Amino acid sequence: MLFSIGEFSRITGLTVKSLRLYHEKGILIPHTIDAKTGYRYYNHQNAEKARAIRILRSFEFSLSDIKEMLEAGEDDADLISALERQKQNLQDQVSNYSKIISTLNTIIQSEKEMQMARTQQTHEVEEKTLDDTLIAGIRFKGKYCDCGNVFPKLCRQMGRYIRGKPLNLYYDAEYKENDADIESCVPVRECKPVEGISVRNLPGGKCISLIHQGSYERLGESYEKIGAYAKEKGYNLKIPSREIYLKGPGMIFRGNPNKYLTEIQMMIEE
Amino acid sequence: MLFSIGEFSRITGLTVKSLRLYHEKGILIPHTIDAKTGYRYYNHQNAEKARAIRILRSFEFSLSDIKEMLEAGEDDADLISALERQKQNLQDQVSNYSKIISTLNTIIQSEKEMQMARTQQTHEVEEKTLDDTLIAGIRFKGKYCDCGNVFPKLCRQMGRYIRGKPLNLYYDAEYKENDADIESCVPVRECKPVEGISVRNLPGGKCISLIHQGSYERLGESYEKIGAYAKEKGYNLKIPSREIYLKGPGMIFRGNPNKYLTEIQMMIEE
DNA sequence: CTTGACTCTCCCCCTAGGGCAGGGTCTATA
DNA sequence: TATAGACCCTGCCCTAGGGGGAGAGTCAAG
Repeated sequence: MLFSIGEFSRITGLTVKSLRLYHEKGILIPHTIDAKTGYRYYNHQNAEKARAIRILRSFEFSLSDIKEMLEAGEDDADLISALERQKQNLQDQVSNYSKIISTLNTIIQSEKEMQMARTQQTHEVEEKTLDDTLIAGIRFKGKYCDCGNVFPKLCRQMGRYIRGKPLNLYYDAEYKENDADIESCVPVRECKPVEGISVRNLPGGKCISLIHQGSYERLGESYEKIGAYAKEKGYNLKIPSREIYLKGPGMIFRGNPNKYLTEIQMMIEE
Repeated sequence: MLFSIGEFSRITGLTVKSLRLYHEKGILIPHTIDAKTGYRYYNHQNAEKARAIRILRSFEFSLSDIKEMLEAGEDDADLISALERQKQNLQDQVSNYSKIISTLNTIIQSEKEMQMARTQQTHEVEEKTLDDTLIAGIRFKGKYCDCGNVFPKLCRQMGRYIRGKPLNLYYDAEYKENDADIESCVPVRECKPVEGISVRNLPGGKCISLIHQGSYERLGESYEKIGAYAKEKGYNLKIPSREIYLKGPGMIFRGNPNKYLTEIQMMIEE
């Protein structure tokens, strides 16, 4: 009882293309090959083997693995160890993908928050009452752009404890270009002390807040607005001032600086 | 500030080969290309893009996806939806692999049991006391080999409730070729009734047991041994007799019939 | 004898690069 | 200025598991 490749394909559920490939690779050799026409003819024994191949393929074994397994003579111990190796491979894949998925979740979350922030923007000076917040911070002296090195460090160290947008505290009364006294912080959920990072409460209270849209180079304009507002109201402002980076250069794309959103908060002396 | 491809490769962590590929695909085009020598020179802007590409690749985005994303102009909504799509893809992969892993576990388990059975073989007629067992069975009249159609059906229906090796019950007092009265069964954990399948208790008791090694065609020889033993001891044997398929044609490989193991159990009338 | 369904081999395509060959280029040192 | 060693170019072949198609030959029924 012999079947042409098309019939055999329908019987086994393997495509004609695959059957030819398996023949070429020596994995499944047709019972008879017409020497004149080259037609392949398969028998029941071939069907048995084809079934095994189909099952092994469904386990994502590679063709070379399958070839080895078929040639190894179906020894039980070999079969079991091959299955266990494959299981391990798949588990590695799964754990790899799971890691990516959880990273993706974090990023999606933060991108969504950024987008949200942009739709709820006010751009007007307003007065707010802030709650106390637990933060993890690294204080240093240097240039503003140095905090680009500090934030990644904070993120690595605090990892999944992070609970909000990064912020900077500026301890200088006036603007300093090169030797500014800056503390880069992230809000955290728990107190997990790490060498070089200070985890503490950032006290709340009444403040003046302004959401600045655009490049960081023009933050000065927004500070002027806050200063003018405070003067008008007769408020005294305390240091450190706070800058909360609602939307900055994205994790993946740098984004358009004109869309960056930064909330400036200056506490009012009461 | 321009970098040759080798320097840029060290900076970005992308291989030279990859950089050339990305150039060819139009994903990352060097800032300057020396018209005379064809040398590629990259700048900081390229580095920015390279970083994005590296991150996206680490999320297993395809190059064509990455190209699209880069060309789409970094719109937030698009980015988020792309990330979510990719997350979905990865989750699908994970669930696919997880299914395979659980199937592999089942098979590994059963192959191990088979192997175990073979190492503990006795091949001597012995007397045993069996416990009651919950079984799911399908009774039919036909040839012995018809049970090859029945077992897959049982396995599909009972799925993960299966708790041991398949067995057949033979209700005929003598051997019948064509019109045998057979019940194909599997032990199950729970009583999950299904149309056409009888789930019930198979009563235990004292029996004569013999493990038959070899092809099913020579089972008769083992039945004769049991018959001789029973006659010697003066036992009356009850129907149905039981055949437990400890090791038969494997799930994947057909195996060597000379290694098949079948336990024959015949209950003793007390 | 014809016709339609099948089959053959050969070739190119896909991913994301790896590896190598043969030849040209850059830069520092003698 | 010559040259050595490092660097870079293009082009070709390879991976796994096929998909798609071209052009030619074959089978079976009417």
